[in-house]
Amino acid sequence: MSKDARIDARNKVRDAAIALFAQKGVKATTIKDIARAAGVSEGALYRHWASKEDLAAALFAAEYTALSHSLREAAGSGPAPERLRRVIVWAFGLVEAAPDRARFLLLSQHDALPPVPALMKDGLETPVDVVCAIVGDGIAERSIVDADREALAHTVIGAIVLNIQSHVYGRQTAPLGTLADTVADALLRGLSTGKGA
Amino acid sequence: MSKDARIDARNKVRDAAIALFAQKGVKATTIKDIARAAGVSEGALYRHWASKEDLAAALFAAEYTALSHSLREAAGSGPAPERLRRVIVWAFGLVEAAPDRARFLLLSQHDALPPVPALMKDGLETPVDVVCAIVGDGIAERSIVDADREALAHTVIGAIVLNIQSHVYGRQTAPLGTLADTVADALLRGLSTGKGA
DNA sequence: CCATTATGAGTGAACGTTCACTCACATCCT
DNA sequence: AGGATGTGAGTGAACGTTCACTCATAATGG
Repeated sequence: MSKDARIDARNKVRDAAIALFAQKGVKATTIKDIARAAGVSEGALYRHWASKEDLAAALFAAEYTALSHSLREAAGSGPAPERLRRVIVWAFGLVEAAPDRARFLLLSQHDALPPVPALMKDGLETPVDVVCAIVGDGIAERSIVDADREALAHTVIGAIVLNIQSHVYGRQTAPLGTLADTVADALLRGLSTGKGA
Repeated sequence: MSKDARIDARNKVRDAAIALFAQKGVKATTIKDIARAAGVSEGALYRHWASKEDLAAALFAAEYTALSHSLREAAGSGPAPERLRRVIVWAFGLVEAAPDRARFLLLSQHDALPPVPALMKDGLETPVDVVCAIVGDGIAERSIVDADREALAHTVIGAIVLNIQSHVYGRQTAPLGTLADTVADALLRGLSTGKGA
């Protein structure tokens, strides 16, 4: 077995677990399911993670922080409203580009209770923080209305999340690109002052 | 066996189950937990519900449709933007008035996947439908901007849900009343045309 | 008005299944 | 050689569900 094969085993478990967690949730996914889908034995999982919960938490933390970085990059620079629009469009794009990851992040927040506070303790940045920061910048530069920035950030994120959920669950059938623009238009009309930065 | 135990068993189970489901989720709550909290035996549950899943689905369906009716009532009549504001304020109020119910509805959507499509099959009205209808009215009467009404409705609901979640999970510490106004202001500024009905 | 019978909610120990996790052993890499 | 990694049957605990039984109350009959 080559070094690469071993590395692949870890990644195969990760990919399989994310896909299964995304489809059935953490609780409903068994170690056997994961091992089977990854093509490794059950015992092998425990060489790399202490428990199923540990695996789920590690995957969630990794995806969550990766999402934060991606959002930050996607936002780019410029006036806050423009950055927010890019964040919204990018988030909708993620659903098409990596549906398993999007679904995993969407579903696991309720399964994986401990990690999110834990992440914040470790000083790691969450997607909420990223949007909060942009909103905060916008308020400072007077391009976003002056209001509780957490509330505005959650309004933006909630709108994104629920529209994506309704798409994933099949209620909303409009193409994601159109959805992103509709949602971004409505939100930015509500948040922008109309003044530039 | 007391007379009270017999008469109240169903309701005591309902109350206990909602509280436990709200705190730990459906999967993590055991029949023993529920029976214990309700002060009845485990077997008694099966006199009234076929399974734990059935109990959860029945409770969710009941709460979900009750929420729909309450929202419809809270909306009242008048121009769509005013009705939406009342819906938003009422939803935030629910968290203070009945935190267990609010939390149960928030958490169980991901545990109780089958019932929601099932509800829609049965032609029952969901909270999403209520908001969709108001948005649709608003578009017709030109008080709401002309866009995909499902998208706008999900934007409103998502904003409500995520702000409530962040409050329940302790990230958002601003008082709920203030939050409701902030969120309603931002959303309605984005959705309204400014024209009356 | 009482004795008898029927009803069905309530009980909880027992059952069978499921599942996360372990461990003795095999295999691979350096 | 020896540490790291992989294997998968085995283990014990937890869980949902069942079922033979109890008993308060209601219905029936004389």
